[in-house]
Amino acid sequence: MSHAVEIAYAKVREGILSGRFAPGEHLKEAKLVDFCEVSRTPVRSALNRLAADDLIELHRNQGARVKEWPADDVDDLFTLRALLEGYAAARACEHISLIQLDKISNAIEEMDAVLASNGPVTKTTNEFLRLNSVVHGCIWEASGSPRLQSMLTRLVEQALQVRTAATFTVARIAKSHHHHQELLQALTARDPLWAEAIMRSHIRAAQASLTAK
Amino acid sequence: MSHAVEIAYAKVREGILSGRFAPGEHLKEAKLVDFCEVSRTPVRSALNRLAADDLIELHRNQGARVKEWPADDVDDLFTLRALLEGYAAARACEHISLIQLDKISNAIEEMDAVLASNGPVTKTTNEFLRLNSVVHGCIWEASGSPRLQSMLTRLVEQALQVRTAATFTVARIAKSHHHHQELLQALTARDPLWAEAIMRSHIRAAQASLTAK
DNA sequence: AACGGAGAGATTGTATACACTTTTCAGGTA
DNA sequence: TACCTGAAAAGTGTATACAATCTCTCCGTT
Repeated sequence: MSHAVEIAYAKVREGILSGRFAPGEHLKEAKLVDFCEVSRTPVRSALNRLAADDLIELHRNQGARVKEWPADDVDDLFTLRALLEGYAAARACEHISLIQLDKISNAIEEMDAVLASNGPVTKTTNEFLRLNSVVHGCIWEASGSPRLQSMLTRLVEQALQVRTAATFTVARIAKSHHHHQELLQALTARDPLWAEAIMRSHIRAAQASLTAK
Repeated sequence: MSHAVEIAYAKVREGILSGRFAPGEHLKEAKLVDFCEVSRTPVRSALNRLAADDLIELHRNQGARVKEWPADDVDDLFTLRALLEGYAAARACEHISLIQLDKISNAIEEMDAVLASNGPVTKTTNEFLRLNSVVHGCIWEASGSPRLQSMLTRLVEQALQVRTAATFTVARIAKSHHHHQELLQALTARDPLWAEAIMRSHIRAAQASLTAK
């Protein structure tokens, strides 16, 4: 992706994921040109990409709208994610290297530290999320399927958009942390059934914390 | 997608799937402008879409290349397809309507007719492929997950690119036909395990016919 | 007052000119 | 000959002008 397109893509994407652009909002090209400080050509190119990512909807001659996810669609999203992440975890058991296991182990230790530090909630949350995506990214990579990896990237990105405050209670994060630890055990034991099962639980629990509450 | 973009997308896509543009070939924009008879703007837009479909690769300042699929990547493709199509078939058991069952049933009857007619091989093959995608499309739709549907559309499109002559022997088509009939039985019985199993077999058999021989 | 159509303004779609980057190839040097 | 070097050509990236389309408002008709 070329330079100006990359700027436009990153800025608009960030705007959507952060909620600055609300679901359903009409993204007018002129407005985005001001916002991104590049011309319409790269803006339009970025919009095409965002549409491929399912973050916006394009309608002929009517421009772009930030995609809205009805509740049952979010369920669908997490169901597919559980299927595919579970599968990725199972496959990772076959292929994962010691280096990758170590990377996951380190990330989990860092999580320990972050959770123990008792810092401000937002900072803890952000750090945890960063480490969380390190762990998941490692597993996707270890699955040995670039295609699966790109599908999951896309799915998770959509999930980011529907995060709510309920997602990040302390109890919720602690539970997620325990899942990670068990995941590492399963991977180290190279037990695909175990890894798949715990990963599915991990995703379903995340889903529950969105819809319930 | 707007008019000129749609023309460019359709023409280039057709060119890739038909083999007119060989894997690895450099698709120069100027050439595509002549080929599609629209200006560079919609051509570039179409290329972005094709990249999202994984039919081409874009590299900054180096344009587009038709994607090449190494053999192990094709394996990966079919493995994921088996997983997802199997899952779609299982879910379809819950949701499929009598109308959709009828549509599948009719398609299968038409296949019967086509196979019995003993016409020219290419015509038989093409008709069979059309009906085949009717059957699969029906099941995807009945899965009740638009996201699953779009993932499968993308995967199958990639598979189209790597078809070989070996795929279309008479014996191969007959076997595939039997799978469809059994699939209809499983769906009618609303037996998700059965539907998933036969669908996975169906996909793996297709994979085998590509790699073996 | 309700409806419908004309037209101005706003917005998106397409073509093209220009800027920037990569590739190619001729000519010089060791 | 093999290997630089750099300028020309080829190709891609971006900005912008213009065309097509949609939207909204105003005004006339019923």
